[in-house]
Amino acid sequence: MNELEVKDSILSVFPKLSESSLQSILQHATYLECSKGTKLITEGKRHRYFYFILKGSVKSYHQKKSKEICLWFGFKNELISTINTFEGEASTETIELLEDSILYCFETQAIRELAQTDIFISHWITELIIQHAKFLEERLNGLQFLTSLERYNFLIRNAPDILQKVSLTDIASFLGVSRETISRIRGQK
Amino acid sequence: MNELEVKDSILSVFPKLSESSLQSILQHATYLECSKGTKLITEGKRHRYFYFILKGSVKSYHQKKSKEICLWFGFKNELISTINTFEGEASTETIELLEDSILYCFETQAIRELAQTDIFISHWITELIIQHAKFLEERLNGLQFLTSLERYNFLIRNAPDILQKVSLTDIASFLGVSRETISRIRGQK
DNA sequence: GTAATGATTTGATAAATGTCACAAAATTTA
DNA sequence: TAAATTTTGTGACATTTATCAAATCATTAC
Repeated sequence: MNELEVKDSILSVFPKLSESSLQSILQHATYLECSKGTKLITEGKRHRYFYFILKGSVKSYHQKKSKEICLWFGFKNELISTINTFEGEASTETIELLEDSILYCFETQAIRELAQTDIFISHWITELIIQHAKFLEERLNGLQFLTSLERYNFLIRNAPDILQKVSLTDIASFLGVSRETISRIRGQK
Repeated sequence: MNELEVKDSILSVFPKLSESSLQSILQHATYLECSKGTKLITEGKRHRYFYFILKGSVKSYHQKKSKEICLWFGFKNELISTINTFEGEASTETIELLEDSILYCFETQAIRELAQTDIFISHWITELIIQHAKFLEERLNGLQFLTSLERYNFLIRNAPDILQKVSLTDIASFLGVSRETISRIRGQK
């Protein structure tokens, strides 16, 4: 993957970023290839980096007793972090690669320092967090208002790729129901 | 309520705001007294303002068939808006006063323009949205992992005031269970 | 290819919760 | 204060979903 393709990918996330701001961001980024199962962020720990997925996918989950409960999934051309990590605190979630992936790795502190003086980067960050908040609101909506069936349908309509990459067990915990229930929902179609 | 008290309240939300940034924000704000039932923001409409509660409380909800489903509650010393409203889009929720309240009313567009050039205000906004996102994550956590009983206990432990100001019906829809279930949970203590 | 492992499906049962109907209590209005 | 209205509580029953156990299917390792 060459530098131009990388830039294109990143600009797809926030097209308003100026060339010079993009340059200063990219100066703090590293190209990275990691294999399936790698944990980019581990629950309970602080981490210095956030990531951009050039190719591949991740799941975010947290441990509840002996079960993993999935919070979200991330795919190509998405920025990956947790709010806690971004704020320099210990993460409440673990982020793990679902397949061998190509990443861009950013040093959080360096980017935050850029945002102290570069107002465009500050706006970029605001925008990213707004996107994240909208995602959370939509998800909350689903959990609060929709039945299991409706949530499942919503998911496969809006993100059909998920079925290819994510196990049923993970999808079930993501939707907040048991594996068996999802299996039955699926069987009735 | 005098100007000094107002400033104190607002600074309690983001103490890092400089005196001059605070001044420029306050220049776009209006003191406002509204009575119970007033809708600050209405589902499906665009709105020019966001609010700060100097005294009083609000609920945010959205209509599902003929039912109101509560999304959150707001109290003294909290900033009140919806992400959509803040972004200039039509709101997906309605915000209504639970009691006669005293508000500060800010013109969203003016504040956003300040944020274009005043990096401290830009950071202030980022911080506010991060707080909102953390709230959403915590709530999502509750809906996805906790039983009704655990959610109810969590709520009254973390926000006991809610019981005084909010009806059981609203609390039930907020927790994602029926009125009757909440009533029974409460009865068993 | 076969065994071993892991993932998904299916069945039976129990627990939790929703729904409907109505009673009791609290609050508001006249 | 009394009546009307709204809010909350309770019982009976239906529905949904979780849980546990076992069977099937798929994948990996040898």
